[in-house]
Amino acid sequence: MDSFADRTKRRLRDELLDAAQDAIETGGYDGLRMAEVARRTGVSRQTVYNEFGDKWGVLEAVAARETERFLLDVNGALAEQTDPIDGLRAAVERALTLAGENPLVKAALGQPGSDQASQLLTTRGQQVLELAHLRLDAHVREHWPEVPAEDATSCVDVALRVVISHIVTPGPPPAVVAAQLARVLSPFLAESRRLHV
Amino acid sequence: MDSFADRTKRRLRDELLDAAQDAIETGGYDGLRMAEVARRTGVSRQTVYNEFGDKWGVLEAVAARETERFLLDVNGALAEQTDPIDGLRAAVERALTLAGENPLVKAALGQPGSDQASQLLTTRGQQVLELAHLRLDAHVREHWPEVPAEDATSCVDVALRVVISHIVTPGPPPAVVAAQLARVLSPFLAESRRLHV
DNA sequence: ACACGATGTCCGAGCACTTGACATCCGGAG
DNA sequence: CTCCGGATGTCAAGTGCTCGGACATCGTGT
Repeated sequence: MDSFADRTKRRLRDELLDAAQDAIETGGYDGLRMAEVARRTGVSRQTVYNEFGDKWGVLEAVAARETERFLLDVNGALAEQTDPIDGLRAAVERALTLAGENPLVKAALGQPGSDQASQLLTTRGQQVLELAHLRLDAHVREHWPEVPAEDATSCVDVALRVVISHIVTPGPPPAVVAAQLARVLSPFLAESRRLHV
Repeated sequence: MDSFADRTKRRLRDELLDAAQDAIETGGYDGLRMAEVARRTGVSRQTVYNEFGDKWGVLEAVAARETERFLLDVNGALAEQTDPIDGLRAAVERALTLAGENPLVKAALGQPGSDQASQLLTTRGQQVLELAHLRLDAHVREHWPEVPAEDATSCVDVALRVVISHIVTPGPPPAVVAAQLARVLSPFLAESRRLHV
């Protein structure tokens, strides 16, 4: 089930991602060197290719892992509130605040040599978006029993895309955006709940 | 130098030793099952044999690792004192106290199915003894510059064997034994220092 | 035009772990 | 007493992953 080999495999992947993430945060996507990731982990260059396919695969994997961690935190904020609207606002605010501080996000959007990396959240953003949607949706369906599943999904859908947009193209402070989004979606959720038996 | 493979190898050995030590502390040497160690670590039985040769090899390896840890602590106590005699007494007391609390020692000496394991500290005690001697001697030569190396070695030699004897066959409380031993060896060290230019 | 560094691919060798079978020994049950 | 189950220890073949080196390709700066 969970053999030593399995654990070793996971650890290898994780250490490779650590090295890669560190490199990206330091020098952007262009500053990421496959050979450097291999060297830092104490492994051959070929092994990195075996694990991730190519350089873009490395970036995706780093992004996926960071997204998971990110969502753990956001879902935590969401869970602290009982009312869906409050949860929504809290989650949005937390997400935007975290994103603003996140070194990887900063490197992907700000760094000079990261034109490609920024596509992770824009033109090539399906992966991150789907992952986020998956986690949020599951969490919301579980914590909002009074909201019909389909409507909850719609709500997550809209909010998620707005939040990502604000990450890519920052606007007002997190709290303001969160309040605005909560007010806009509030009627929808209220009606949804009212019609729900 | 420190490749991922190296770290993995060390980790494997360490996890095997964890499993083995746990088994020994629970059921004594007889209760230690090679197949169980393998299963718990998530590895094939053969791998355990590759690593340690045979069951006795496992026991020796467990003992060696525990001895190293043990001596780190004892050497720490020894280093806290500036005067050799004080250091000697502190180290002896610490060693006897630790041994009295140590689950592995208790299992090796007390457990019903551990007649063989007890030999680690008696008839087959060379390994542990040499290891302990090595560590203590190096530490003492470094911290007792005013004592001739040869005399320091003799002192360690005697004290070590007395301590092990007291572990195997407990007598008075640690503090008493420590004081006694310090008093007995004190004149030797004093004279040694006096003759030393 | 050319050298350089980086990505990506291919392949042969090596190494460690796995798997299964086997011999042996011992203690308990029938 | 005999037999069986469980444990240790050994062996050989199979397998997967990594390594190391060679190679083609491409973009950059000299």
